[in-house]
Amino acid sequence: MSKVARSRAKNRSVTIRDVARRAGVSTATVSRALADPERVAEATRAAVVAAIAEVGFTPNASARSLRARSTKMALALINGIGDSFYTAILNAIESTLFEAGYGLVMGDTRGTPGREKHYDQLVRSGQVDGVLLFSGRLPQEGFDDLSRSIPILLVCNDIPELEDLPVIEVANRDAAFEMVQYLVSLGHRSIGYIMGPAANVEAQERLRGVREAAAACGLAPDDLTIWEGSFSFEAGTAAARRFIAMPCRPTAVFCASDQVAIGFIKAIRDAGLSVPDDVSVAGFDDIEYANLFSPALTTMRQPRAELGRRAAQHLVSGMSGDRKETPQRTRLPCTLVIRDSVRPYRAAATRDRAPELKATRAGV
Amino acid sequence: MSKVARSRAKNRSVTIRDVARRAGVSTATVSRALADPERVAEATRAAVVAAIAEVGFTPNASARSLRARSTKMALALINGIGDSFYTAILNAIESTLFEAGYGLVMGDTRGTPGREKHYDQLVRSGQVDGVLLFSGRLPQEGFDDLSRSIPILLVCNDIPELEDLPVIEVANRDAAFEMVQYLVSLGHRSIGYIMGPAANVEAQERLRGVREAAAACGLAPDDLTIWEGSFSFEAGTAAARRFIAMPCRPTAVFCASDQVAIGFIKAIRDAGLSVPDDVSVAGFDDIEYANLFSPALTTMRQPRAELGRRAAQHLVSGMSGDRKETPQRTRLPCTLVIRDSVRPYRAAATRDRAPELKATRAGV
DNA sequence: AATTGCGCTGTAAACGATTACATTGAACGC
DNA sequence: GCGTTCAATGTAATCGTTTACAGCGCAATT
Repeated sequence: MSKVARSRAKNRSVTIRDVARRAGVSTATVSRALADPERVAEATRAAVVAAIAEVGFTPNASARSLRARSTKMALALINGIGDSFYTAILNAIESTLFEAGYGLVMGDTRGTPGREKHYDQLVRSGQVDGVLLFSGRLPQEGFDDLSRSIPILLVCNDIPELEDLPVIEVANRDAAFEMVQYLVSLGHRSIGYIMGPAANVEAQERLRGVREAAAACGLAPDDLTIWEGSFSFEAGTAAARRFIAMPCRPTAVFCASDQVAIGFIKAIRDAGLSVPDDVSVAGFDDIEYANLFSPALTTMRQPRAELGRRAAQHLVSGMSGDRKETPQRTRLPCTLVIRDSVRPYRAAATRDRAPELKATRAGV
Repeated sequence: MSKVARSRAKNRSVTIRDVARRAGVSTATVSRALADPERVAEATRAAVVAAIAEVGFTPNASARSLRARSTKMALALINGIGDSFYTAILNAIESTLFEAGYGLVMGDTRGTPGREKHYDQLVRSGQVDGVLLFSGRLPQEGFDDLSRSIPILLVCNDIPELEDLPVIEVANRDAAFEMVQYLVSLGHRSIGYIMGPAANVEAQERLRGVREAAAACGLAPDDLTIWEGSFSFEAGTAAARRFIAMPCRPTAVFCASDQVAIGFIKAIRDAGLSVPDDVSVAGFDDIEYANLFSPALTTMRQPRAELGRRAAQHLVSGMSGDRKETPQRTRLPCTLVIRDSVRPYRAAATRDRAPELKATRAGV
């Protein structure tokens, strides 16, 4: 206890100067012994490492950053950290950044200008070497200058105003196209689509995919029912209410996210309908629980780990000075994951006579 | 384009000196005008802010940190960022830290010594002002000195070797006690418990609660079946296999986490049994999907947002120099969330003929 | 009129590392 | 024996801020 108090009083940290004194060399030599050991005699190098161990020295990061003009940190800016969709991406990002010697700072704008301004200052103050913009944004003002002085990358976050920024995302149009194609291939010809927020570019791209697939498969415009919403559970329940009220309901509903799909299915079920017996439901994302849900969700898997890995790699190459303009836009393909929430249209028709019919698909 | 190239070449940043020159004052005055405007004449203050706006100045964080010996950053160290259990906690932490003017650095040890060492260096280098140790650990060596020089807080992570560190966690014993008491109150007298990793102190505490509740409710030691495992989905499926093989099965199973419960239920169901008809299952945590799962999970809710908020508050008060020793151990209460996966024993008894089997068991 | 006090500001020394430049001494070639 | 070279090291400037200390007017006090 007295030991604690004593240590607390002494606040001076052990610096490179202490090491130098201890090893009987100059600070420059100590620094060199650490930075590139080749440039220093073996004997002195040994003396330096011994001295470091003896005095317990760790180079001060602020001093180093100040001199080197680099903090070896990257910022991931999100609007809503709480959304577990991002965890797998962030996981891969941390991993890749770590490998490259970078740390990860997390920020959440929560869509408020105050917070956006704050994080803007954070990066302008040089506290990070690069930025990954997820759903988070930065203030418009002076953004161009900022993005010229530090690498900024959009991840799953296609902001139209920021045309000239590199983007890493998923092939949204193609993914939606494929899903609709799949549904049609199972015999569904009346399809509902719960799109995300209308303002969201990714949602727009998916909608485009849905429309193009419908056209390509020979569906009439009336065969497609579009509900606007968001990516949330509630958007699913809201759409379900409208779905139930329809006189002629679609036989399959494609949702903009797994959350939406789960909300939709829950509400459908509460109304006494069954999935997939009465209606097939497909999701998007393949979140952690898509497979655990009942019925296990048929969905479009976003390669989240790969997304994170690629984003981090791209950012790292930017931060380490590789200013060669790598491809401005990377679109990773999604993969269709077939589980139990979607069923061929004909099977649905025979539902009443075959109650014991069990899904032939098993989850993982 | 040429503009881009030009900007890139010019690397010198705008400093406080530029502002000083522009405003016709000294750097000290500029600094004061920002730090506490009271100490500077109104006219000069105005001139300074004007100059700042004109030259576009943001104070350099590294220089400031170097001088102030504080980075205004905190590290959250986790073993497995990918686990979505933490997202709600981290969400609250980011929020609280932000309010107090601190940023959040995320680290993942992944249980490897190399990474632990790395993050140890990170905090020793002064890159952060405080540390929240979740499941992540730091190397034993020199830890005492470290924890004396910088606030470190354990969150939901009771490490026995680190007795004198402040801890914020959940009242694990009480929560487990309450759950078992609840199950018994519904008539269950043969209860299974899938505990977490045996080495985990939190799991041990919960086990203690289970045992004490069983004793308090007058259950015999044989009425309790304990399976060791982890907090994962797989631990649930593994336990389910053993459960199914039992001649006289418990009528209720309490799981160390919702993940475990979901795994258990899935496996139980695949074997043709039903929850809660054949067996009641309770979880722990109340993760995001506990309510979406079918059947909706009866579980013990960990107050994750509150946990994060309190942890961050405690850490902030430590980082801002409040060295008054606040309570070393904070235990927040959990709340029982009753949903559909647990059912009274008697209700199960009316189901069909199977209960007779259990009735004899209960008669023991 | 001299002294004191005070509000405002400038000068310069930190903070702790990196690194350009200078210096030393030994080896080597002639 | 003397310049040349080169490896190894030291000296000191630098990164951009904060802040202790000091100075300078000007008003108020004696």
